[in-house]
Parts: sequence; structure tokens; C-alpha cells
Amino acid sequence: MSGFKLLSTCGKARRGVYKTAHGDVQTPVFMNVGTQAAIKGALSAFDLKEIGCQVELSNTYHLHLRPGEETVKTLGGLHKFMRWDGPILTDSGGFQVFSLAKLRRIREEGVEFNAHTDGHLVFMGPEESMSIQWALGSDIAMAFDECVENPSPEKYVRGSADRTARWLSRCKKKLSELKSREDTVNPGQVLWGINQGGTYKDIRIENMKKISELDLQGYAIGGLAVGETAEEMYETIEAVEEYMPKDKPRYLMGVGTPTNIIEGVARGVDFFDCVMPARNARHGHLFTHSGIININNNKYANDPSPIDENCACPVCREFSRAYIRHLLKAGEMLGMRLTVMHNLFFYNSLAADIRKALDEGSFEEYRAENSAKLGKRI
RNA sequence: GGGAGAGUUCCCGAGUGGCCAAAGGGGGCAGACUGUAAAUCUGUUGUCAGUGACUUCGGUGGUUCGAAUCCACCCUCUCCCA
Repeated sequence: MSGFKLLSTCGKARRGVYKTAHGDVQTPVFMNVGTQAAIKGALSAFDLKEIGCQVELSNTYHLHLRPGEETVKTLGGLHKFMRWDGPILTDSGGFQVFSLAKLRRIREEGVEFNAHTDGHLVFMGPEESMSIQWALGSDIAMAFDECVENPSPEKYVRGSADRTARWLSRCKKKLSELKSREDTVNPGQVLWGINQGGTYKDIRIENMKKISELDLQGYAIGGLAVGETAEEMYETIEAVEEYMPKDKPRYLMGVGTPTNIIEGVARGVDFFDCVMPARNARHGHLFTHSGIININNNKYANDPSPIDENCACPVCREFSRAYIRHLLKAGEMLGMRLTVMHNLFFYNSLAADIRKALDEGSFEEYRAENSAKLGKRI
């Protein structure tokens, strides 16, 4: 039902296709983050098609709290619930262990949180996370992990990475139990493992060797872009990439800037996701083919041109910078909707451009021309 | 006509003799944002020169070592009584 096919390579960069229970994913790919089964900025499943989305990403922890996985399951699973029939990846809630750090207690069994919604005590371990993701019916379930901030003490990172690896075995066991025993809305769900180890290459490599033995459907690099420099991030990817299975998709979690994505692809990564295009869009920070602009800046007040002259998105086809700036300044929801649509379209077409360059054998030229340029403020 | 009150920096609004270039909010200007507790957060917002100087609190004059703050008159506005 699922599986990765490598179509071509260019150095470390890979062009592939990944089969899921809800269709094929052309890689490299950027996945669009809709934490609570919605992309912030008022985008729906209708819009996902418009912006060129291949994979939607939702969050186990958030959907567990609200509305609860049983509700979603009763309504036919996440796909039917949000009316998106393409591939869905659910993040395990592991990142919330990190981002809600003040409210947590980590033990071998799992993590106790005080829910950010109302403070009630929530326990989530690998089994709980897998059960929730199974009920949600996503196509790709992520392993429950701990994401440690960088830099962290080596001893802590090692202990955490080892525990995350133990949790991964439990995730795998739990999913196969669920598959054999319990009904679901998506029997084709698969589990991807997550590599951890901070910026310590030996820990990363040791951890990767260990988890690759579990023969999962995909492998992610987690715990990056959480405090370290871009250079450290790239070096970490390079170190661990050698030990990642060649015939499985690689996912660099939570990354990143357009530059990070091009550089990630150049280092053998296939899947990316990031809140940046959506969040920054809401704040007026927009990506263009010539670099980054802040649409709130006074200099755009009377600018009749589109956000990006070279963008084919529905927003750039119709609306001026001046109008979009006005909407954002005036606090109109439409301003956020339009900017988010543009930025996500930009990210999805960035991935499409990368694939095209790989298909045409011109990835290195593409990288040389765009990697630095797309991250520059103009 | 009589009585009461108010006029503060872009706006609203604190401040009733020195610690006031003047709280706070809004607005403006700029910055941050990387598996989303984020329609959030931060800085800045009299002028000029990089620790300082200068011009501001309706106007004019005065009291005082010192005034946005006290006094006099004037201007404008609000409310109440005729």
C-alpha cells in the first residue's frame, strides 16, 4: 500500500515518489501544517488544492485535547472530518513535550502534561500517541519522541535519544497490535521513526543505526532548527544521512526557511514541514522569488504590484501589495488569508521547482542561483 | 445673563511646584518568528548633536531658585440654571 520509490539523484539530492493510502507524494515535498486540522489564516481543504498542497500535517496532541480523537473517528477520520482526501501526516505530540516544557514531567512510560487548554493532567506515551493517531486515521503516523533544544548537555541528549529509541520500539509494537485488533478509518496507516541526538554526531549516528533496524516506512530527523546554527544543522544532517536507509523517505522535521529546504534537499532530505510560511505570512513577512519582503513596511502603501511578480498564485493574480498591506494593517482576516495562501503556494512551488530541477538534472544550478537569494531581505 | 468644569506630546488619557520630554493605551515606524498555547512578541515614537543641549503641556503676562502643575487676564469647548 505504501512505499518509496527513488526516481533519480543528483549528488545527495533525491527525486522520488512516496505512495500513501491517500495517493502518491512527489518528493522532495513541503508539507502544509494544519495543527488543529486547519491551516491558520482560515484556509480549508478547498484552498489546499489551490496552493498546491500534497500533504497536510496535523497534530496528535492538539486534536486529542480538542475535539478528541473519538469525535474525529466517529465522523469518519481526519480526512472526512476536514474534507481533505490527500495524504495526511500526524505529528505525534512529541514536539509538544518540548514546546510545553514548563508543564511537563517526563518518565520512561511517557510524559505528563498539564493541558494548555484548561490545565488538566494529560498523560501521553508512545502507546497513547499511536492509539490517538490510529483513531485519527492519518496516512503517516510519527513516532512519539522528545525534541531536545540545542544546545543541551551531552549526557541529557544521550539519555533522551535512547529513551526516544525505546519509545519507538513501543510505537511499532503498538501499531501492529492496533492493526491486528482494532478497527480504524485508515488501515493503510504507517509509522515513521524519528532520529534524535541534538548536534552530537556520534549520538545521532548511533541512534540512527539503532532505529533503522526497526525497518519502518520512513525516517525523520527531529530536534533540529531548535537553537543551533544553520551550519550546525547542515553538518548534523550530513553526518546522519549516511546511515539513513536509501530506500526510505527522509523527513527533516520542522524545517525551515527556503534556503534550509534547498540545502536540506542537497543533503538527501525528501520531506519538509514548517510553520514559518504560515506564521510569518500572518505577520506580513512574505516570500518572493527575489527574496523576502515585509508587506507592513510603509514603502508598500501605494504599491500596485503583486506580492511577487513571478508568482502564479491566486493572490498574486488579483491583489496589490497596497491592498494586502491595508488589510493586514486594518486587522482584516482576509489579509492573513491572502498572505498565508501566497506563502504556502510559494513553499509548495519551491518544492515543485526543486523537483523540476532534479528531473532536468539542473539541481545544482538551481541551488546556486536560489539558495542564498530566497533567504535575503529585500 | 448666572453657575460649574475642561483645554497635555499624532490620538485618547495620567500627571496638581523639582525625581517630567512628561505614566498607560491607541496609532505610526521597524524588527523577530523553523515538527504552531503565536491574528503573537520585541524595540522605537519632540528636535538636534552619540553621556548633553534645546523647544513643548490653549494664549499672554506674573509668582518662584525652579511651573504642565500656583496667580491674573484672554481664547475655545462642555454641562447646569435662566
